[in-house]
Amino acid sequence: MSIGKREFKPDKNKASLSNQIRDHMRARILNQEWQPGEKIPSEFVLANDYQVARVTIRTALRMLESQGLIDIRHGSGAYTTNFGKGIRAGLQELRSISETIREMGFTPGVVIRASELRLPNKAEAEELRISLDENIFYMERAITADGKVVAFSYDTVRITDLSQNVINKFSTGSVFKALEAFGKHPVRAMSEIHAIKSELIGWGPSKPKSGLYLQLKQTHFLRDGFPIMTGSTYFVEGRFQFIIHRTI
Amino acid sequence: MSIGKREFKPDKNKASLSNQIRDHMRARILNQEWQPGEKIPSEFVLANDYQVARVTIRTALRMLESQGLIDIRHGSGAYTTNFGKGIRAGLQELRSISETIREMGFTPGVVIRASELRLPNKAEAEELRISLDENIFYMERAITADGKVVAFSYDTVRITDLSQNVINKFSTGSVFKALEAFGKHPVRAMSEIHAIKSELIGWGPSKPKSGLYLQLKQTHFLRDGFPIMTGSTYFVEGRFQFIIHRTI
DNA sequence: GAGTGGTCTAGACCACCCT
DNA sequence: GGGTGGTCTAGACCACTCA
Repeated sequence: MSIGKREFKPDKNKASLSNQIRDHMRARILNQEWQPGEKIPSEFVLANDYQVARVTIRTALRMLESQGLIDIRHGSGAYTTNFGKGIRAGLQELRSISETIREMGFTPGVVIRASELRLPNKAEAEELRISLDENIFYMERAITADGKVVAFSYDTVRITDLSQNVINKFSTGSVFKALEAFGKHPVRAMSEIHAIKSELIGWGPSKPKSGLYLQLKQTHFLRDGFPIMTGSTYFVEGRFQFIIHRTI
Repeated sequence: MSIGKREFKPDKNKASLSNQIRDHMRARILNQEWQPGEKIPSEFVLANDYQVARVTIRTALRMLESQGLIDIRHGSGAYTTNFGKGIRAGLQELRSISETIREMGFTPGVVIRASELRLPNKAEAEELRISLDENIFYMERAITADGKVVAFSYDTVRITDLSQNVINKFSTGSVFKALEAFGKHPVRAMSEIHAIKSELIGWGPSKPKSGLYLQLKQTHFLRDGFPIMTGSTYFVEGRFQFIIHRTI
């Protein structure tokens, strides 16, 4: 089978098949195996190429559509979309911000302003479903793309059964990577979205003058349903293109 | 079969089965047929009650989960969520704002500030895929809940093959209703989401002092893939609770 | 271990597009 | 009319929860 120039080996014990196919096809799109606006193969062909049922291909395609990477037209086919040179992200998909930045061709970075063990406040304890005397790990970070700040994050992590040396990992980069490193990969999040203007959020040399942010107030959950992290990410208005595909 | 106290008659020629079931179950939840936090019947039971395949029930349940109305727990069941008295809306689902407001127990209203036929600007013509000398219908509206403004809308509608008397309908209320009245129901929209602070957006007696809005810049499409409406809705920060359920 | 959700399959039928 | 996407079905197997 010919699946572009890329290998595709489904990996049991990992993500679902449809998610693996989605990721594989996303890479094909972002690497311009298909030119912007070009028609991609039909669902039947893809199902045969990837050796899965058509429904599985459809699931993957609909996720790519949600992210605004393809445009599916009934009776005609699916076409890759044109999007500028900005960072385009779908909100439905829970992904590492760093990963998204990298895929869009920028170099992600993280600057840690603060990180500490402390007791949770009432709201944090409630979100994380822990008692008020249990320590949590608190972080203040800035996420950058090509050195330019795109977001500020304020997060608390539930550290029940986390050792100190594992906590040190958080100082090095992507939170998702750090969590993954000890088998605590969040699989879903509930987010509330808000517009915020405040001078108190940004910091550092490239603190945005506007003080205008898109706030994602969210709690992340593990596969077993327990919350692992809660907090807010403030995206600097204009530096990230958030797409939502809405359907009836 | 007993499906709560409500009838359920699938209607061919209308929405998909899973969407009809979603709407039916949403009504059951919002009317508190199940108390907040209560477990709802299993997928197997629901599939039997509604006389559909389990996959169809699942599709409906996942949409309700996206809207934050239920919480699905693997191996355990689906539970209705607790949410305050605010207006909770999922962003993935394309729905009439008025409809959402009504369902949450408030009385929706619309105030029209301006409506006119005019030529499109370049951006509008491009979004609607029409030429620059084709008239469009432009509207400025405020959407209210219990008399309080929750959003300001600036929209242009493609009026190719729309008669004048049909255009008059727009002055009366929900745009979705007006479009539907002559068989032009949008089935999907691509939205970009932004945080905006501006004194130029709000108007009228209850113009918000903060000037802070969550902007949904969107283009609506018909089933045949053609754009029918484009514009921006500015939600007054804090009056609408936008929920996004994010998954890997 | 019984019950429940998570995923995938193979096949079917329909609606729509295009030539 | 042939190709393509949109939806639904019936059944299967697995992973997880809870008593």
